[in-house]
Amino acid sequence: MSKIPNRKALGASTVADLNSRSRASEPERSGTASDSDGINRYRVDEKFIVERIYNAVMEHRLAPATKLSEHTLCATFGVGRMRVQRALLLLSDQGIIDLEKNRGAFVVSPGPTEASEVFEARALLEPAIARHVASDIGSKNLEMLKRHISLESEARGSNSGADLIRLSGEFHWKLAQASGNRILSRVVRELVTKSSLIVGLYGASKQKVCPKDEHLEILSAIERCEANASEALMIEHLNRIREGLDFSAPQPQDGDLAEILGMK
Amino acid sequence: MSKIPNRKALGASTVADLNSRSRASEPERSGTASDSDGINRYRVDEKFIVERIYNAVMEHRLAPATKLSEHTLCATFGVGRMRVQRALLLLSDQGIIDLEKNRGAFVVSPGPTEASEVFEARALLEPAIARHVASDIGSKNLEMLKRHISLESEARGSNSGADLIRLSGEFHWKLAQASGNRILSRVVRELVTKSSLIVGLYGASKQKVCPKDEHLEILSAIERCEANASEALMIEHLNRIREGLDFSAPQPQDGDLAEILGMK
DNA sequence: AAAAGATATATTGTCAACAATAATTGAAAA
DNA sequence: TTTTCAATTATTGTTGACAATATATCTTTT
Repeated sequence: MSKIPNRKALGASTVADLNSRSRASEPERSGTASDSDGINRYRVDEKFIVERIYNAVMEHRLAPATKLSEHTLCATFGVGRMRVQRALLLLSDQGIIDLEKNRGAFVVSPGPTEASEVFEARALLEPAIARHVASDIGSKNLEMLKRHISLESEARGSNSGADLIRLSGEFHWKLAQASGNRILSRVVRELVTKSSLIVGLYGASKQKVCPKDEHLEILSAIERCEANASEALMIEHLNRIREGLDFSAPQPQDGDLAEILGMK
Repeated sequence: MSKIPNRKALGASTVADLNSRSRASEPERSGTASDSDGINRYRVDEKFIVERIYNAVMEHRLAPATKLSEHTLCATFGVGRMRVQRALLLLSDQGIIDLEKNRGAFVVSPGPTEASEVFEARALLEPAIARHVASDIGSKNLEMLKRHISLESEARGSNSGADLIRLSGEFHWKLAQASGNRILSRVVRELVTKSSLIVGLYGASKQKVCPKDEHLEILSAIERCEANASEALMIEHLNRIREGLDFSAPQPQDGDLAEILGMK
């Protein structure tokens, strides 16, 4: 492989494959375009790429320390290097990847210290958010969350592990969205995404990490406008997740980016 | 003015001027270099530029809706467009500027809705942080905060308005830093910076916005390890700030970037 | 004089070539 | 065979040119 095929179309299957993985909550595309080849191309911007990598991390398809080479990402998304570089810059600013000078971008591999920072922050934020949402939730948001939970149990039923992991995390994000505060929801999303990495590194069993009906319990309390209960349930829920982790023994990880992104 | 003087050195006075403005809490430089001209040049990276603009916003030198043109920033910092573009991307991701396609970057001008989101988020976060810090603060952090407060009263005494405004905000940031949680401190910083913009837009009197001894009171409560009192004081403090705002009447703003950055 | 349109200018968006650095390979020596 | 060093290759960092778009200026028309 000699030169980077800048902006070259890539096999439809590749792109389609990538797209299909997370259909349950697809990010908005910046626009669409198709051309005479019959290949659908998406006009992809930084935000889109960031979104995609977020999802891949959430689904444990991108393991900590995986290298994200510009070349691969360019090919995967069919964009030039600039786009990829800028997306990587954003991801690094959000603490999802480490950007090492002249070496490249690597999915962060949070040590025990950073991992507990993440859960500390969540423990501080999310119960308060749950309380806040309980005090005033619109019917639209309530339905949105109910739909989401039914997606979760669906995924649990059909044993689609990756989906379940992602959806589990997304519940917390969407709950924050229901607060109507965009700042908070952005922060929670970042935290949840990192949590997903942490669970991949230190998670013992998957059962513990995605407790069965807890999201529903929380939402019920919210629906009944019981602020205290909502807060308490959220605290317990987060504790339960944290208990499912063992910070002394990081799980070994194998990551082949090309395979993960469905390119082989 | 015909071409952008890419990477050209600019008058020492200009750079020095920019640097001198916020000597009280200078961001780290990525490295220093001087050459035969006798002019000191700083190797400036995105982080540095972001930091600088953060400070300018904090000190109310950059008013909402001010345009940050690439050309001006390139000249101001003596870097190429790439650096500036990346810095702007980061700032926009952090919600400090709006990036309008083909039009440029503008300091955000938060409407009443976004403004209350900011204070809502602060009300959620900062009391909890105060409580947390009160339960366990190291002597190093305690001293750091005390020093900071003495800087504040110094600025208050010498009537250096810009410094006082910035220092006032920075107290909240440094308090978050004392929590030892880098995620939280990043978020708080973002919120505080935006608050500064908001105060500039909707602030009635400066007295109200920088209440005199409240920071000291909060810190004292923390030093006495009184978690409840710390939390309560922080709540009151934030309320007081919010009360000093009038969301119905945005203050008119005049902003000439070149002048603000000391280039005329 | 005011409004509308056309031309010119300035600003941002994008790209592709080049430079700098790190990783890899292969050859030579121990 | 293993180690060390040099040369090669691959990857990232940076730059300057060019394209696309918006803004300003100037002319023309009503």
